[in-house]
Amino acid sequence: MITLSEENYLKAIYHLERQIGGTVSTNAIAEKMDTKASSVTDMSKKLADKDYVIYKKYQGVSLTDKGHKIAANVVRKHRLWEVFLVEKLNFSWDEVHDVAEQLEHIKSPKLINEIDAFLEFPTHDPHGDPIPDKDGNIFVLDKVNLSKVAINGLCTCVGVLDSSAEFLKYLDKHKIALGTQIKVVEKESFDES
Amino acid sequence: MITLSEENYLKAIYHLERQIGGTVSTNAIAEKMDTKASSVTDMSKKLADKDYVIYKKYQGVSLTDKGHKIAANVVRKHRLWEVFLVEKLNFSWDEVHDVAEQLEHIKSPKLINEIDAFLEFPTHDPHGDPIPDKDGNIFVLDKVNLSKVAINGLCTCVGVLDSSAEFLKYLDKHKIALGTQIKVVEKESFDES
DNA sequence: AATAAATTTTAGACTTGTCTAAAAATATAT
DNA sequence: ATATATTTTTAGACAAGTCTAAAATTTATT
Repeated sequence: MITLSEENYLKAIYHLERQIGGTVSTNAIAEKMDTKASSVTDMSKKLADKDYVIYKKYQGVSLTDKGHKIAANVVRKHRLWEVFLVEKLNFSWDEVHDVAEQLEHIKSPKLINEIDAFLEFPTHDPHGDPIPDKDGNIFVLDKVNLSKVAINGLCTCVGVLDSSAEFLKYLDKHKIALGTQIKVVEKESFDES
Repeated sequence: MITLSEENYLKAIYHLERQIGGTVSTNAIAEKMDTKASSVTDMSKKLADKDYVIYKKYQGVSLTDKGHKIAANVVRKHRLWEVFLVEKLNFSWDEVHDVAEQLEHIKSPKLINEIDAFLEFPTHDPHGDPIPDKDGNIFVLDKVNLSKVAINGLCTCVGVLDSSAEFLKYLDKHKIALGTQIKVVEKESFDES
């Protein structure tokens, strides 16, 4: 049986692997999880013992198929719960994260399958992130960062890179939601915003 | 912040207090929680330190107002989730317990309030047990054990004393659900069943 | 290529929650 | 009322997960 802590490490490694695109360093995990490198080393050994990751001393970790599947399933649950909270329970997109962090660890295949059906099999969460299917596969949309869109360019918001409550509230204030049409009229040259 | 384990102890003490109607012994808790008496003693001290129970050496524990409120809130969440699973997600009444055991520990006042509203403020769970309100108060129905009903007596099933999956499936097999009209035609003299 | 800087691991300690075995207190029975 | 049985507590140990501080390894710099 997998522990809560193990699931959280696998999830962090999963996200870092997609972000970095290779093996993940001890420090990167420590920073993401707000913990110490020594704790990460201990856990890396444990995850390797259970065959969830490949761990080479001083070289970091990468997920095995087994570990990838578990991590993707946690992410799947997280994102399905987020949809549920927004669609059915009047949560706003900046309120869902902390609760979904808890709900993603509930163990019940029937529960998450029923939630999936209840929501009519959504493909993306309220921040535009894709929901992995039961096998852990995700269908990725072609997306372009807003700062790469030309002046006077038209586009549609399909997701956010930063889903912190602060940034999401900022978007709300400027009436930007998923599906909103955006025209780039000006760019700040110092940071391309 | 309260731990998962502390919540489970408070819940067990809560149930035992209503069942026994007084202070609860160390052994009673140990048996209910399937643990050892020594573990219960350790936890009793911890709960007393946090002012959730009154603990007197060799005399058992009883909930303080603070502890009662927390326990009742866990029970409230458990029962609301059970209603949700049965009403909205096609769970049967013998499938809900293990999942609700997990969901009852999710910490989010908004979540449980929204679930309550989504379900239109139910007063009883799928086994007929009353759902405590936000202050931990419950409205108890007058109920009579079926074995106390006279031969040829008519009654309506409003709850079950045993909510194990085995017993609930047995009731299903005999087409007994909440609201079912029952007429007592015969009693087994050896156990009044 | 040697040294400095950064990263990673090890060693030992601490907390939470559990256990076993033995001691202490309470309850029961003769 | 004293001996016996039961319950409860204490003492010491263990596993999981974390931490600090020091040692080992890798990476970067000159």
